[in-house]
Amino acid sequence: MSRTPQDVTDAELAVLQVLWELQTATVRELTERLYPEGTSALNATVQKLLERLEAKKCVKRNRKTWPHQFSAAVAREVLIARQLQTTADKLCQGEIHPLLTTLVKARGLSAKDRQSLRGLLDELDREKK
Amino acid sequence: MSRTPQDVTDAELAVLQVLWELQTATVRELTERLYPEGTSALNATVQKLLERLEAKKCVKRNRKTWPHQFSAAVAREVLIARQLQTTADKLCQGEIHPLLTTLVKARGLSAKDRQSLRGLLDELDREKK
DNA sequence: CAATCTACAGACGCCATGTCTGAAACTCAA
DNA sequence: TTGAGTTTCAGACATGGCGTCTGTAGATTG
Repeated sequence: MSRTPQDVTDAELAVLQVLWELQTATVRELTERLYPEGTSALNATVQKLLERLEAKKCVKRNRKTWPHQFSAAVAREVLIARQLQTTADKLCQGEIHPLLTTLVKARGLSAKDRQSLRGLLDELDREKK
Repeated sequence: MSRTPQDVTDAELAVLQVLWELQTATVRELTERLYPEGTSALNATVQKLLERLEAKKCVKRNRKTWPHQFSAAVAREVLIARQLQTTADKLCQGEIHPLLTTLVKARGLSAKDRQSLRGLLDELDREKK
């Protein structure tokens, strides 16, 4: 039973969060944002995280500019979907229906939430007939 | 940015899956199920996993019997809910609505699924008025 | 008691992941 | 053009999570 590496790790996710917010940024900007009190060695840390994110196709790098400009290559929604699928695979043999049931039953779903959900369902009904 | 330990690890989850199926089992039974070709050293492995699961309150142990009988102390649904919350915390600041939206939009939701979801929503409406 | 099984404490080793070092490459002002 | 100050990049290092294993004490049965 070997360990399965994570899709996007915590530190990597932190980088992505900033990129989602700023659209585009340099290593320096990211470092200052992520480690306000940090030493300059952390620049290399962020660089490494970006390098790994790029390899995972989660970040785009513009090498034409100096310094390089980085931006997210995956939307938050994509990561959410991926994460949900992972959960479904581990706990429900890939079925997503149990996840839905669990979420709907959980507290914290307002009347408005329920209404908007119904709207989504209606839309699907129309699409797929 | 230190790594965050997992709630239930892969190997631990494998043990739980068997317990959910068998209701109750001994270390030996679990080992034979999980590692059909394994050496006897794996008994200790499973024992250790059970020990950790017990510490996490995910498994109950009956020490009155010999050998001890183990059973799951958390339902699959609880782990699902916990996992979903973790995802929400990491990617949506704790909001679960975005998860729902993502799931509903994902493919693989049959007409029957949509119907049963509506049923759940209706039920909630009635409860909370 | 002998033989066999189980329980349990502790340790080991791999590797994911966050961090750091050092050197090469680039930019720009003087 | 040269030198100071960046940035880039390859690689190494360190910590710790996690799966596995060893060795010993305790229980059970015949």
